Amino acid sequence: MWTTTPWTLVSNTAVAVKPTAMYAVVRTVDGEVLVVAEELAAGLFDEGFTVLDRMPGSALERIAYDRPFTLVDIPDAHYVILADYVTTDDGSGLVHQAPAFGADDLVSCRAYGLPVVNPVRPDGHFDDDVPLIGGVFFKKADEALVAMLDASGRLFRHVQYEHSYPHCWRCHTPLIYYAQPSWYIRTTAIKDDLIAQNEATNWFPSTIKHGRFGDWLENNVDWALSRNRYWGTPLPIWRCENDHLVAVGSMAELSELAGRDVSATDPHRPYVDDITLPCPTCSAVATRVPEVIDCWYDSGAMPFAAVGYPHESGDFAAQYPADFICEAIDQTRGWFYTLMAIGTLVFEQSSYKNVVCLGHILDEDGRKMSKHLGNVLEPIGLMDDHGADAVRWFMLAGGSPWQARRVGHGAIADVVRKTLLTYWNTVAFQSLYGRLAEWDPAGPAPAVADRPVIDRWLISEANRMNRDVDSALEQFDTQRAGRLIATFIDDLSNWYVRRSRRRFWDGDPAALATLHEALRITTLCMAPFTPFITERVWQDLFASSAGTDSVHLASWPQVDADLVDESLAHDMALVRRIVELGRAARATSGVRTRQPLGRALVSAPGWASLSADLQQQVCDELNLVTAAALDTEDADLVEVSIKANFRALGSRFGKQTPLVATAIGAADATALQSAIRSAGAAQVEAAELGTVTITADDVVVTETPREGWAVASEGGESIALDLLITDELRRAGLAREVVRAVQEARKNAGFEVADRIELWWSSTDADIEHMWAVHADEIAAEVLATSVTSGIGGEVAVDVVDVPGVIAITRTR
RNA sequence: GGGCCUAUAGCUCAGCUUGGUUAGAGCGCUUCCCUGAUAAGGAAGAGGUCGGUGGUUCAAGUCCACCUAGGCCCA
Repeated sequence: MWTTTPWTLVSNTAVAVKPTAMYAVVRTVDGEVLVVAEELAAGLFDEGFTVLDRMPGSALERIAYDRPFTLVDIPDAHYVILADYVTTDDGSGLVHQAPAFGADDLVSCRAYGLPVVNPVRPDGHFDDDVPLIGGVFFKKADEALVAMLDASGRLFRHVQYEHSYPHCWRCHTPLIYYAQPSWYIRTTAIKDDLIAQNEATNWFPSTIKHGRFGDWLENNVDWALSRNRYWGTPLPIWRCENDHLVAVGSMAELSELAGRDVSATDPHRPYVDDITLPCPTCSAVATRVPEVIDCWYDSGAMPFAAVGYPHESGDFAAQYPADFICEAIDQTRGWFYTLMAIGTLVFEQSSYKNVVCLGHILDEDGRKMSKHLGNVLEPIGLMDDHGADAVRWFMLAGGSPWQARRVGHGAIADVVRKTLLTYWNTVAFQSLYGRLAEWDPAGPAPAVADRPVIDRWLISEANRMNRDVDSALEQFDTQRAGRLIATFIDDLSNWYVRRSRRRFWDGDPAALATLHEALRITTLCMAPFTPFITERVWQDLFASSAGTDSVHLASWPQVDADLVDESLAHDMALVRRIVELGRAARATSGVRTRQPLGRALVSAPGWASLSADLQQQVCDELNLVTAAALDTEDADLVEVSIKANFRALGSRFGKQTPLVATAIGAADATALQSAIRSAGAAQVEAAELGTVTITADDVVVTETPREGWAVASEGGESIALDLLITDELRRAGLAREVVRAVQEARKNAGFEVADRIELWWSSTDADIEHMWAVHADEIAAEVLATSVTSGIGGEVAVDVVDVPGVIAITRTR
């Protein structure tokens, strides 16, 4: 037999073999006769051997043998036993059994009624009366024992073998598996109840329920409750010399049993151990057993122990069981289990309904954080650098809560800039223009239905976001909720505010009311994620009108389903896709957005039915005079391309899909398109499949103008910009140049956004004079000029590269 | 040794439940545009064997099996 722990050979009690494996009696080249598992013989006796006999392991049962050492007395032992866990992958197929030092050994030896003899003291040293190694630390005894084995001729081979061995995580002392009597809770008796409780529990992620945690319950073993320590909750069991036991339930009961008032005694060691009582059964003196209770029991008792139940009940009944518990995945066999086990034992109900099981955070290289490696990121330091809300938002929304995640400064700084700061700046914007307009959030506002389309869109989006965040949080999915909020903030800032700025400059109550409401919903939805920022925003913007001092005292926002307009959402999405294409076309054409263009042609399903307001959004954003539908123009100007829509075709044609797709690609696109448009369907010749009927759903059509346009298209939608710049358009472009330059000068001069100015201009260029004649009023309105004067004047010079002449402004006092 | 999870761009992560032909976002990088809230915003570009192998399927990042690597718990 072989072992990696020679010190346990002193306690050798039996040898285990695998009953179903074949064993061989062999003679080695040295003439020695040995028994080993047959399939391992070749590896052990590489110099050759002769098989004298062979038999299954089961035939070896109860055969006696001489043990390696006779240093301690082990009666009625030392024969071969059968154990299924023995393998013939490694070693000799003969497994040394020392039941005091291994759980498997203990189980198999107990099955044969073998004694459990332990010559090692609790301090890890051999008993003093053991010959040769008496008083030696267990791990230090190996050397002497191996030498003694060698001397006695019983050592077959001694080799270096690398294997893992448990050590104390703090002082690195080798640890010992050590059998000792313990107190147990018979949790196996409530195994079915535990499984039933688990069935009634929601796990996030769901795989844990029947995976890691379910497996653990299925393989439940009794809870080893006692610990041989000093600190801890003393096990409240008293025992007399006749082994009668009494379990004590309270200090009052203990006083009664002891015959004196001990209620003032500290119920911990050493004081509680001074209390003795006459045994209720035999009247002999009973003393407390020395063990304390596993501290994990205390953790599982938290739900009732924390409120002093049953001595004081408080509102315990109302708060049990808890709605949810949130801990990291390593607590599966820890707190999750103790809470469920004790709850089920005591109240026949687990102490929680939902579990959010977090993954661990890792360092930036994906390693787990540990003091040992020095890669620990201090949470307080992260909060000092980025803010507590940033750290919190990142944890909740920056990835799956239940997945291990890398954490670093960069990732957290990112969410601040991207989402939190954008939110904050939008709030600042609303605050600024609300103040300038002396707008009162409690005052009357136009009904939502009477507001411009973009306002109705924003209110609809806010309610959609609210609705979807609500449903994500119902599923404990903070990541999805966070993404929905972040997307909405982006839409809010970079579409609604961007497109609506002018209305805020004018103090439009509809715009102010709309943004106020959108921010109110956002702030409420974000409050659980970023409690500090939202609280500040709430107090600044909402507390006075909402009648609630704190966002955390406000009710969760209720979705107004009547304000959700899915078709408007769909239409606005189309508008934004067309705008994106238009920007791309602008960029490739080299004509800057400041230069107005006369017209664009748009080809996209649904464009023609968009409201004029929405089409105007595209014109405004892209600085166009008009945007018309392409298919109203001369068909000869249009290039048509058609691609197969595999998703639609696949469900119809299955295996033949590629044939149809090829046929569509080969067909005359213009003819196919006009046939589908006029008749709703068209025919293509698909090889051996013959004639196949195709409808609009089966294809993706892209139409683009042929010549003289800047074009961008994607996914069947396209926009073409007419690049012809008339003198009129050119002068409009120059006016925009002037506006931009004046704004920049205002900003550089430190003027406030609401400051009024006086403007002077002078130029000898006829074209520029013409431009001023046509656009002066428009420029004045844009730059808040109370007067536009032709001539030299003004304090702050404005430099405009493309506009010859002199421009200057002065702040109005 | 067992159970469960994870692997997608240089980095951090979506997408996988319900398979569809140009695989997305942000950060970083290059070029350009815009700017009257914004440490902002927009466009174009470079950057991907979707860990590997095999299978199912007309079609696989997505479904299945196995393997490799990492993580957690247990032995």
